[in-house]
Amino acid sequence: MDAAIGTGDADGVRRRPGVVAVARAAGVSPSTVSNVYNRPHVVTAQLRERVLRAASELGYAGADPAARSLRSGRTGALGVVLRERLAYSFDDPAAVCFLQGVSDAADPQQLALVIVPAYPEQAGAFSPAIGRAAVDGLLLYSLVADDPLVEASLGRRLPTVVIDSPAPGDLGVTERCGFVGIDERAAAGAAVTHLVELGHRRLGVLSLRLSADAHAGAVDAASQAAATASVPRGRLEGARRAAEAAGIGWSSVAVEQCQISDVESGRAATHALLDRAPGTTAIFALSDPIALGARRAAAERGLSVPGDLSIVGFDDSAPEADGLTTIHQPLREKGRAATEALLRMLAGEEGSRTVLPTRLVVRGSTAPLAAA
Amino acid sequence: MDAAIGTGDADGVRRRPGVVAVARAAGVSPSTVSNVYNRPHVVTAQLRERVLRAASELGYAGADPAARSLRSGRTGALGVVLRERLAYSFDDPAAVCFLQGVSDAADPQQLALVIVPAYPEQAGAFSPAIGRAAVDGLLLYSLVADDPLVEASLGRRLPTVVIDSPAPGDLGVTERCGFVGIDERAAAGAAVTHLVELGHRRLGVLSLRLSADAHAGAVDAASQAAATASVPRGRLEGARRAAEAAGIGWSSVAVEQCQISDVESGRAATHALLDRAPGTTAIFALSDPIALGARRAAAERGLSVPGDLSIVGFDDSAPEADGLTTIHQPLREKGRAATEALLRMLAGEEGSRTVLPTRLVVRGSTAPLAAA
DNA sequence: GGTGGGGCTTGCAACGTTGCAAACGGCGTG
DNA sequence: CACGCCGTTTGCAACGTTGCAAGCCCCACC
Repeated sequence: MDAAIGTGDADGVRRRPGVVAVARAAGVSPSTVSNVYNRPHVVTAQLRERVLRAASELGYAGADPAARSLRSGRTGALGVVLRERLAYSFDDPAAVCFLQGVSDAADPQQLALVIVPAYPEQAGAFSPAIGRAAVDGLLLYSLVADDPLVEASLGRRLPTVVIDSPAPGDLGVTERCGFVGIDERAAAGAAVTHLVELGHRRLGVLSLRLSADAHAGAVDAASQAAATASVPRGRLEGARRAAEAAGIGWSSVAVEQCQISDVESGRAATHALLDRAPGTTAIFALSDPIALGARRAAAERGLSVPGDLSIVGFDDSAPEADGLTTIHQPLREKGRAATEALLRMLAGEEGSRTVLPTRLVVRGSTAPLAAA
Repeated sequence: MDAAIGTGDADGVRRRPGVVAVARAAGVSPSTVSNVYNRPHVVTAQLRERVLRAASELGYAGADPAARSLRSGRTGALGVVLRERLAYSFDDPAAVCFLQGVSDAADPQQLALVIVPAYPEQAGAFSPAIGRAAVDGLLLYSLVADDPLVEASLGRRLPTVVIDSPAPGDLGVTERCGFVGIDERAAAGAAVTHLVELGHRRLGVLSLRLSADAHAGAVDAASQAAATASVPRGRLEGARRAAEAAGIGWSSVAVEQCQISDVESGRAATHALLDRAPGTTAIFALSDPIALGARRAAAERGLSVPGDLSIVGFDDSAPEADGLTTIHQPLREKGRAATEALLRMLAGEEGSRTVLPTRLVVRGSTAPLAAA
């Protein structure tokens, strides 16, 4: 009697068959089995069929992915690192849009997408999942420069493309990373200039988190200067320049920070901001969900939008029907561009830097300052 | 002089360091390095620190995922197989909702999610990506029973949970798969009964694809009987029973098939259906996007909804503001339940079967039949 | 002082695959 | 008839890690 079929165990435990078992069953060498799957043309049709028959009899469905990538050094997957919980990320329309763009570029290559979990609750703690993900390259989406995830990701020494943040030059981000983003300063400047041109002088800004450990509340000059999140930092700087160019002192502008980018967070921050600076007539929110929260808060206070309060959002991620004046940025294109840059790096090219265009989209949430 | 640091090559090519290189640098054995990372408590604090220092000097950031999973048999990732292009999947609110539920359950375990690409254009062709994905288990989302993807997925012999379709009992789906779904017949029955109770007698149905190779157009009894997609098959059957229970012959009900579940597809199908059966006063759409397309088509024909035409959707996936009467199903919960079932299978339990509840949600798109 | 035990560390082997170069055999040509 | 070439097949080794059992050393106890 022959040895047990399948890579038998001393215990007689039957494991899943491998190339060796198939080879034995087909009466060929393991190399030939490998060839049948990986270079079909180099094998005789007859032999190929014999091997495939043996494989299907044994229930062998192709090489084990782990063994294959150990040996070949390729996994056929791209990793996407999103700062928030996966569940939250799928809630964020901007993130979903970005992922669509990633898919646009990854699908044709038959590359899988690995969404790597990274709790915010675990900021500070070592994130093991990121080191365990079997991927050929990494897409880092809007991380904060001092986030330990950045170090953990970069430590993998994989081809990496950073989206939006940390900006090139931020600590830890090597020259070798690719980068895709927008001109945050210019975009924010356009938003504020729009408000100023409508006659507004008493501005408020609803910011995103300025650092990994930041919490909601008023933002002073010191914490603005210390911001490690390059996206809000750049936008605040652009807003400041535009305000000052219009003769509005930045110290007169109330800046409030939101913990995360969602409607509720924006609503709470708006109440805080308007309590603190009651005369505010225009608000620049650094994301659309936050802007929608601002609109809701305004309604709760009996303020009409845009009659009493003008609001500008950012991203243009909300469905158009929401009538929000906002800064449009090509989110899907961003995902596509980032993925294409990563694919080029996988092919051996250098990491590239891409800055995508933005534009102000005027809808119904802003209006000229009403004569007081 | 010592041998090259790092797993040197004869060519002097410096590769990424592995446990062996770190062990050599720290003057310990590879096993100890492995222990430092995998069982820190079993190693002396002093030795641990020495090893970690050597590791960081060499730029070693932990075990290679491929080698680790080859050796350990675990990948730390769950695969999600969606039939459509990734980009399209992220467009589908129901799919995104489902993925959120998956994340809810996968996040706490620090499991990554691998979204496996599977073009519809490649239906029929062997999908290599599915065999290459390094995952511990598979979630099959709404596949059609005769889809080659089902065979490719099941061939992996991994713990698998099927969502919605193929239903248990469909060809190829083994007893060992877990299953999570709803009672399609009852749900569809509730929708049709609602319309009938409003007095409607001339019904139309906008169906989803009945098989992998189906194309848009009128559906006759034969193709209904031959449907390999268990979701629309079950719903059509439920609709038929409810109609017949109300004394409406199923042959009088126009059934139109949509290629995919989106607004445009629903719009086109509605025009076709109303051209064919002009007297129709109520439409049951098997998904919300299709229902929204029906509403748009109605508007284009000058029909008021619900005045001239009542519409019921399915899923309750559209934002509530859309005012659609629909069948609610707990999509997010579905993702969560499926993932939890998969986790239990990974822990050695049997595959389970879960049927989640649905309910009719009456909003503004249905109304009593207007007196003619 | 000898022996037993416990806590650390290590050697070995195997996880399943594939690239490479060598071996093989058949056929056409000189 | 011999040689050489080409198309196929094969043997070998290594990819990097980790579980296991054995070995080591030191301390405590008798």
